[in-house]
Amino acid sequence: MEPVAQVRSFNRTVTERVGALMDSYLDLGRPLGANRVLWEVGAVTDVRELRARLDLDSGYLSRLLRTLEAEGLVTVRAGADDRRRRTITLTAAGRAERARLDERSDDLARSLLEPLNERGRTQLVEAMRTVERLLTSGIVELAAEDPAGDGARACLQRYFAEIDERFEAGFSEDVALPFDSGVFVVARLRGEPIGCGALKTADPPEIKRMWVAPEARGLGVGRRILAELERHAVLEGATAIRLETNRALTEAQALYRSSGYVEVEAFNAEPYADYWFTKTLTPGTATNPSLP
Amino acid sequence: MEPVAQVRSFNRTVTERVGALMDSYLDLGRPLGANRVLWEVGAVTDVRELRARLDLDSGYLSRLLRTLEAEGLVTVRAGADDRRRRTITLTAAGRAERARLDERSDDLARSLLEPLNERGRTQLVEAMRTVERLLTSGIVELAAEDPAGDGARACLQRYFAEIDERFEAGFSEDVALPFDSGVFVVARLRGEPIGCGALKTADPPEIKRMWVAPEARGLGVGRRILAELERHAVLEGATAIRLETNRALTEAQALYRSSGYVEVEAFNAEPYADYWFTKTLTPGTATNPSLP
DNA sequence: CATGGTCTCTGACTTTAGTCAGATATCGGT
DNA sequence: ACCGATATCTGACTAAAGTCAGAGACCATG
Repeated sequence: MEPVAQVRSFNRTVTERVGALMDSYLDLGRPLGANRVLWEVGAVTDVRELRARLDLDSGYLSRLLRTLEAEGLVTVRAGADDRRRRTITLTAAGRAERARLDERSDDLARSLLEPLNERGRTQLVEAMRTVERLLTSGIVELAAEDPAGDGARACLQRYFAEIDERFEAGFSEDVALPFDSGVFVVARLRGEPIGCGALKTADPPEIKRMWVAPEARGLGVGRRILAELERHAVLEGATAIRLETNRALTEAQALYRSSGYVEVEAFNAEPYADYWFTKTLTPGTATNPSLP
Repeated sequence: MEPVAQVRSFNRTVTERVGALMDSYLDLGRPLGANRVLWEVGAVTDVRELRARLDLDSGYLSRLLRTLEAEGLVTVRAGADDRRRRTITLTAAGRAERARLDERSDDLARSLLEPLNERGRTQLVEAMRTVERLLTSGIVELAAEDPAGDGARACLQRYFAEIDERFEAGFSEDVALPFDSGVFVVARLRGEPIGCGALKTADPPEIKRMWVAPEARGLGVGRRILAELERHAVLEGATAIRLETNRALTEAQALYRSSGYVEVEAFNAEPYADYWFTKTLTPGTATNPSLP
């Protein structure tokens, strides 16, 4: 079957099959909107955040909360520090209801696996993983952002925390060579920053601060960030690009090697570096940084 | 990730991602119900059938049709032979609107493929095919039915037509050895018969009339029918099972060989047979006939 | 040609989902 | 204490989706 036709057929089959089951399993005599709210409460406790997450009208959400409150599933109180913001908590009954929802969701999943034999199940789960990964990676957006902005700061904080954990000797920003000026790229998934990378202005320019959030690994985000930074380097007229990395970051090394980087002698005194890489850039190759 | 959790995650991601896109792409200022009807009209022209297919209340569907009629997209007339049943036909404007819907559906599919590179696209389409196949095969239902019933007759008619086409010498039911008594299994997908197989009472019992509709091939239906017939044979106390097949049916031969059948000398005078197979049944192996 | 059953339609209704315009309470800063 | 901004709520509204009970036309059959 031709690709577009296959995708259409998939959309149709899956939304019908899964959609119909969702309706039957997740119907607990409550409107769907209320279920969605019940679902998110617990992870989110703030009305404002909930509204943003579910993209609901404030009046509508307010009414849904009133319904849940009337059923004794949640309590809504004014927030501790800002009394305009309201905090939602699940009551015991609410937690029980959420557990029921959870159970039904598991039942739904099992009902899809149940008619298959072992081999079919493995195949299905594997294929679902692939579809999910590729559909998700399709909505990751890269953009050059202010290195001091919210997105960049959020990424760097998590990045430094992670390498402090993973490097044998820990990590301190004060000791490392800085990223002072250049391009800072942030990858976002549904608005949330989930990865970053920097191109430090130098001759040749250097890749720095490459990081992808653990929950977003395997989506090809790292490769896209790298390609995007290389694209910037080419646009700036660079003919080569360099980077250094720590021995603990094996997955990063694999990425660099498979992206055409070759190991060279140390070209700087970065105390946290164990390996140094370089890659020759060909001016024509400022390609569209799309994924696998 | 654990299988059930992976399936849940898939359900969530896909219904959100595809569902949201469907809403935005397929919104042509018409309620969704009307779109669904517009979509099916063409394939189905009968109000009654449409109602069954979309599972709608007759009053509700009637009103939807009135809306589409008012927009000049369809005309509803009394049926030719039974004037209670009404026939729907698309007007020129209706066909144009359907084409637009079709175009949007293609756009949606393309928007999923577009952010990916060649390798990602191939992977996604392949994984979608697998998911679709396995989800669909999960709802194929096998049941022993009356060999003279609707389902059996529908299958046999298509089966005989197909082999008449494929056999070098054509096929005539009068010439072939009959299936006179035994078990007749029909496979159905959403109620539609899509395959069959028979276990002819004999010593040892014989497999006959194995067929899967072209549109349902690749779902493992043939293998399930075969397993189901073997299960019946074992239940009846048989220790072996036999079958014959024509040289034109290469996919059937592959199925039999991979299911443990071995070729033997001709054991009957079936004029359409080129190969004869047998399989030894072990009494304990009346297994659950689940898939890949 | 009467009769029971089938098919579609209409009218009256409900629930769900959502929008929009204020009203009200609270915050941070001056 | 006052001002503008922010967060939530209430009331009034609309559209979509769906349900249910007949009404009316039509069919097959005795």
